[in-house]
Amino acid sequence: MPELAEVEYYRKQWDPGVGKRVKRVRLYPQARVFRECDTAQLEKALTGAVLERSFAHGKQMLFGFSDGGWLGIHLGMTGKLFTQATPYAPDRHDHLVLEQKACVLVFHDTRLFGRVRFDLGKEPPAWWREQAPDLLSEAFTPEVMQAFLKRRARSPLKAVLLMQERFPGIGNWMADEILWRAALHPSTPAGSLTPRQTSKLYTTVREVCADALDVIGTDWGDPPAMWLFPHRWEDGGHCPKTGKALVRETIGGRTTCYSPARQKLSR
DNA sequence: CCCCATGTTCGACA
DNA sequence: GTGTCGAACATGGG
Repeated sequence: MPELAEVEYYRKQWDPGVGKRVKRVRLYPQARVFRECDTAQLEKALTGAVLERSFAHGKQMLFGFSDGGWLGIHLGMTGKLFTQATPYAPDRHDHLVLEQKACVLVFHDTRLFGRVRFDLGKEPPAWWREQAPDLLSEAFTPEVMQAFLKRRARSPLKAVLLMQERFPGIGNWMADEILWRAALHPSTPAGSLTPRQTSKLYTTVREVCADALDVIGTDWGDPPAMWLFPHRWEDGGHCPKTGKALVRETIGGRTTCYSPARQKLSR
């Protein structure tokens, strides 16, 4: 599930543990989610450490601990974070459990496409600092977006919006929502937009990020019926703007839902 | 049994 | 370097 707003939602699920000490770390080193992680180092460093703060950036999360421990988590396709009261009996898909006095902080992932990293240092690790600017930040400018579209001129917009190196946090549903709101066909070559379309795309990217954070990032509310989101997987779904049928096809390697009546391929 | 899945990465190839 | 495609990862739901 997790895209930008879902990641922010999950980040907050560990808030009850902020300011509290980790008494014991439980993990299963053979789990695929630890493929880039020194689990022995993680276990040693986090046992007795205090969770001080957390950050979300695109689809990545970073948890900062006392004594310079940095726990990075990517949720993959099915990952989630939650908090439970102690005592807690781990489920087979719980891969990392940080036990505190009052509660446990759990990373759970059935499909194991998620990823855990661990670094030590005064500053957040390089992989975190080197991420592309947040889409709602000052640094994500129309010029930055335009330059990227130009470099990917022949790729379909759908594929380009999914590139985390420029659009951190955008996933399949957000990309479809953006293109639908901006009335752009998902197959449109990224380099073929008019200045007006480019400008519309830019404002829509930011609008969808902000809306998603408001509705989902806060308390996982239901997306309004006027969005594409609630209609995209319905069989025989209809476009909330035109009332016409939605279609699904594979574009940029992913199932894409759009409204042909609204999103036309100009040539 | 079949197909599909809100993600990422890698290799082959044009 | 760009772009496309398919496979792989692993599990569960319909």
